[in-house]
Amino acid sequence: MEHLTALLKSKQLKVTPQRLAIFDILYNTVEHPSAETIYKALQATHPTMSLATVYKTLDTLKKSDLVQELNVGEDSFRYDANTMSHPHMICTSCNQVMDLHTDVLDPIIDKAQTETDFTIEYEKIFFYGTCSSCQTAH
Amino acid sequence: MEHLTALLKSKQLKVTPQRLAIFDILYNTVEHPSAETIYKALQATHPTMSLATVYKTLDTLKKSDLVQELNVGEDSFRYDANTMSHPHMICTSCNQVMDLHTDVLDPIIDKAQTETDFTIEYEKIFFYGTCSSCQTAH
DNA sequence: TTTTATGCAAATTGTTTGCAGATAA
DNA sequence: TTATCTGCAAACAATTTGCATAAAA
Repeated sequence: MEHLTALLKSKQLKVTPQRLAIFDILYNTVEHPSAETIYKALQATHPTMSLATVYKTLDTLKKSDLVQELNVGEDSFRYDANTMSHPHMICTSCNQVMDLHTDVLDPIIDKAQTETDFTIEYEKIFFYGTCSSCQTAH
Repeated sequence: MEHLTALLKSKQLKVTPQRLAIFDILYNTVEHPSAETIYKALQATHPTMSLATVYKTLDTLKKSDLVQELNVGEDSFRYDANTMSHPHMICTSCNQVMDLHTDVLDPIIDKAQTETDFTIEYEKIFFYGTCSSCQTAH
């Protein structure tokens, strides 16, 4: 938690219990939760926190590049405390979203730049399919 | 237009002037327009068409796999009559969305499947950056 | 004729905003 | 202090829906 406090301060953000709680959830999960999910998860420990605060906090963290927003095709956004551009895999059966750690992107980025004369700044890559446990569950 | 009529019929869809007009726009553009853009473009020739009809038609075309819906991160969807899964490049300066025709995706899809034990069905790939004309305009 | 589509207006829903009171620095 | 944040309620905007009429097959 010290670490998160330092991160917030390094961005000149006031350290409030709400911000810490939200940032902490995102920092310690692989679930890529939505605003609603975060809100519900905090009901137990922060019963007075409003959904608007969750949204405002996520927006603040996003603008300070402490969090990235994912649009995986659902009707709400998901959030990821890993702000490095990286591909995500979405299971269309159980809806889990997982990170993909890989380094094979470079050739396609190079090719995309060359073919189109774009200067690529970042990318959003989503693979949709069935995860291993959903496959096993026939 | 004969071609589009045949395509609609092949999906057991009634061929209405509205459907033809919307499908025709998508079939003959590289712009990836939104529902609103399509609606406005058709005001001249189809002044009585409602925005709801545009949405319903796009939904119908989408369900029949005649059109794909793109979420490039704007607050509305864009549509593409090319239903093959292919990467898109988005210029963050002029907001144009262009297709990328490439075949270098296979290795990364393979790697993603192997590393995560997913069975990948399709992917959504967006590259964000500056297009050549926006770069030239310094 | 029968089924499906259109167009209007109202409803929906995730997200944003305004503002007064509260809190961090 | 004083600048910023929180929480409530109201506002927003893209999209969806219900339903009566109209048009396709």
